[in-house]
Amino acid sequence: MTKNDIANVFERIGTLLDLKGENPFKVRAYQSAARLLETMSEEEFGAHATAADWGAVKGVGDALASKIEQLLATGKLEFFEKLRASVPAGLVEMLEIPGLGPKKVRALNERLGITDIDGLRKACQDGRIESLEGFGAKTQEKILAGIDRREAYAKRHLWWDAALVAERIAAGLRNQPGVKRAEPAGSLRRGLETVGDLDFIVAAANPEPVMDWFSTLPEVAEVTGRGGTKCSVRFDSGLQADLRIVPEEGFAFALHHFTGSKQHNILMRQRALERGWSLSEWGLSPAASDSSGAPVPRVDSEADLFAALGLAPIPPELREGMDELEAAQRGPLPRLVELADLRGAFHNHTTESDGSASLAEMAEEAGRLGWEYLGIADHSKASFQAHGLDAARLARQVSAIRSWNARSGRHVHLFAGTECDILPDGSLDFDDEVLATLDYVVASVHSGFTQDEDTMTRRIVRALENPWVTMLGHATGRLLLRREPYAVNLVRVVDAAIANGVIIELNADPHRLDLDWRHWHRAAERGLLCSINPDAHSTAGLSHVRTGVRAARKGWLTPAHVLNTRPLAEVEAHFAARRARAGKAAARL
DNA sequence: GCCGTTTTCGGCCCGACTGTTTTCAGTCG
Repeated sequence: MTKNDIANVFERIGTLLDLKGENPFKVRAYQSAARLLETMSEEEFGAHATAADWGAVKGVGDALASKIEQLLATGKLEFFEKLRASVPAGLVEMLEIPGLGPKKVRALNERLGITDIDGLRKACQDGRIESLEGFGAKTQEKILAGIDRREAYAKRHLWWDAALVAERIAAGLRNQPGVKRAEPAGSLRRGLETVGDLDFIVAAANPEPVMDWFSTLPEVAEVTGRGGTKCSVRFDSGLQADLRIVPEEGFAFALHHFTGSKQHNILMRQRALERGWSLSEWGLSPAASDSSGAPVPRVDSEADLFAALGLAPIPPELREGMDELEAAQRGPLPRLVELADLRGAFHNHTTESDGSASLAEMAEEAGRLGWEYLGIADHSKASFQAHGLDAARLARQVSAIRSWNARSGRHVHLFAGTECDILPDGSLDFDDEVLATLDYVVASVHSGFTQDEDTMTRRIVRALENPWVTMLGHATGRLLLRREPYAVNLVRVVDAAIANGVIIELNADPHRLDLDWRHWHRAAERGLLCSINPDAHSTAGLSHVRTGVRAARKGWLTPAHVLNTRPLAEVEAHFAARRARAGKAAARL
């Protein structure tokens, strides 16, 4: 049972309790605990082996602590097993249909005996839903449509894909007459790796024309809701988008509220209540229960709102409802890394392996991005599917890179590297003598994904112990929305990386974002150095660092934590020091 | 189920919109 397995059990318990009509606050306790575990690093989690260790953790009380202990010890939880057996499995799936929540699903089950989606579809077709009290013809119609488009509706979208759509629409909104401000909010603004739907907050005095423009965008397949201040649509892609229009003076509140996360908002509101104010998306007002008459402060920006609650400004990426409020109460938060801090990137491919741009094209694109340097790390020979280089081809590429750097008038310095396969036994695809001819080495797993956790962990740790290895590529091999990570003990991997002075990359391919942001805060505090690597296979791919920076910010990383924020001379010194150490280690053998 | 510079019991964040209802429950974020 891993941390995430336990989070998953709690999440499912919450859903099942909800379906049974349990106390909603109990439901929330399970769901918040699931969020808490998901965001907790493996190291922190590991420090809470027994129920007693959870005493100081807010959100996990005695009952949940003993359930965690039981799950860790036995891999099972009797409470969960019994609960699961008491609710038909198909009911959980029915919750995915828009407009169906726990109460309605329960009513369908109790009054019509429906236990799954197939039964629900038949009941709709027979007209049995519309005659049910509390339901009607429209609900029946919506359910049927929801079943048919369930997959598209339930799908999440990569941050990168969603951002491209959102930026285009936000720009369009800003061009509408009467619009003072327009910003995307939601999980997109928080920089989450995948996005369920888009939220747009607009400041305008007259909502109607803005909603008219929004609801008639060419990609809108369906307008799913429209009121006085809010309009919801679904695009052809299945992506849903909400537009909310507020008066200009309330913009900061609405932007903050709809940026979330839900848990962050709950904590902010509790904090407001402690000061005698009620906080909503519309503003601050005296709380009903407050008799102190504390004046409500003026708020024009999110920074003002945080200040009113005694907090330093919290960047959107950190608003996950974890410990950001405590940190912002203690003082200013660290200055997180920004796109403009990057001076180059490592782990990039060319046409020599599976990239689509030549060495020169990649270098020129790096120059256009304003970078000082670019690292080339094409695949090694074991990745034959990617046309990996053997030692001879690599040697030719190295000499091409050296002569590029020797020519005058070049603004971008190229580093010669490789993305060297970590073979199934943990050895590397190139001999040390070959690796010694390079500036740096990215070591990555590209095969044998099905190894068990211990084998995979020992394999990667062995690679990290090779002194020629500069950094570890995509630490878990996950492909968001496509492939689960391979089984690996990240605590041991991070420990080994720190112990051996190896960097772990934050692979900025929008499908990867690996190592996950949830691990970085703790790992960086313990001394792990990061490199934000685009893993570019084209000139356009270099710009993926943008999503990598988002993820790095979610992991509380500052420029000091990221190698490729350093000037060329410092990067050269870092690589040279690594090589010198490796050379000495080789001489001792 | 969690939590406590008012509380170990009694609270627990807040509002828009929809569809079904004649005043509101459920869903959603």
